[in-house]
Amino acid sequence: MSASIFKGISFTDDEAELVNAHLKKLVVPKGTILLSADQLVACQYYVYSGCLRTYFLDDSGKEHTIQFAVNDWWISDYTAFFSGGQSILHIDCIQEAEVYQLSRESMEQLYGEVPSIETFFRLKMERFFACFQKRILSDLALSAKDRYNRFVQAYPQIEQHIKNYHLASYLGITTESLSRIRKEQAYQK
Amino acid sequence: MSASIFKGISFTDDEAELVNAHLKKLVVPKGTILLSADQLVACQYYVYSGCLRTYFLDDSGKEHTIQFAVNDWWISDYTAFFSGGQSILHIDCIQEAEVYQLSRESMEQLYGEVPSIETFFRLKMERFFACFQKRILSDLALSAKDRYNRFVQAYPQIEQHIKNYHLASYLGITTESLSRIRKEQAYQK
DNA sequence: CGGTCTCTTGACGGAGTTCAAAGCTAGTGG
DNA sequence: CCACTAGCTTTGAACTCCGTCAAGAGACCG
Repeated sequence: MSASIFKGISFTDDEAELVNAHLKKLVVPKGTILLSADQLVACQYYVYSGCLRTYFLDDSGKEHTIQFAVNDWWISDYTAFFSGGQSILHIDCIQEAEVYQLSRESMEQLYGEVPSIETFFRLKMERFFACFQKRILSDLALSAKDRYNRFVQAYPQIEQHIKNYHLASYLGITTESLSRIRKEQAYQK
Repeated sequence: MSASIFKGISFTDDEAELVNAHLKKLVVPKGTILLSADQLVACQYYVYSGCLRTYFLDDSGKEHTIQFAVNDWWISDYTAFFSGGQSILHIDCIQEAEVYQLSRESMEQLYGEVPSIETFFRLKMERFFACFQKRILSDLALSAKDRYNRFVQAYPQIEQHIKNYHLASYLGITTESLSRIRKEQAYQK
């Protein structure tokens, strides 16, 4: 498994075995909550199939989606995962998923045993960082309609997996507004 | 200098010297553009005094501020800095500043020579990442008024340095709206 | 002083929200 | 295989927050 998860790294046989020993495969049914707020975050997850998401639940009970993860993405409440503090995000399963779990502890250990793993995750985080920045810019600079169009263009494979209200909570609008945007876009084709 | 920039790391004398050799001190006058869009990003900057910011210039000519940096912050167009691609952000100087420049090249070299530096930057980036996430949540979950209040509470030392129109472009509102929010807040005290 | 940059104020308009109701769709059990 | 229900999406009408445009008032600097 390690070979396909850590694409781009070439392991020796020994290294591959070390890595595999730390990965735990989970089959996650739709609707499962993998993490709730106010917990310690021990793991991150590699998504092989299906779809997970992280969201924030605000004081008024509204959900705000931070990230979707489909095939070949990693997901966790990274802010808490890194700091060792309590989670503020929830992780739930939107579509039955096959994931591989990797604990913080295992990571630290692997950093020592297989140095290329540390580089792999540094690069992952750098790309993740870029995604976040792009999103902040979208939120600041674009209208709801433009944010929607950009999303479906950038992530068609995610749109297939999710409900409209999930997408609305990601775009920062109501389901009603999203519905109207979609209607309008349909006419323009 | 390296001792105060890399607080928390204890260097040997040799290491400190290696690090200092890579840092270049700059005194930056107010109004200077340290980086424009569509360039290669060779450096990041440690701010010792004064104030810099990064912003995005959208198609309609509007500025969207991504980050302010005052004493003890680092700043760059990190998305481009990491990927090696072209910058999309501008960096300008809001208040005459004393900064220390560190090039990508120097960093790579230091990673080899002084291993604790790599850990230092990994932690820096993890904290940076958390800031970005907090901001996405603010934008999604809070009204303009609440975002303003949260900002002045979280970063009073930044508010001192910047104009209202800088803050407005960070909060994602117009200067007029910010003016009205401030007026309203004044009554409530 | 005079000019430019910055902030404030007012009137109006528009994008998106809220609330309520109706129309779909998909999954479940008889 | 159909019927029912619960979950999801659409639609409409009223409302709200914030943006736009325009004008005026301060503040700062040569």
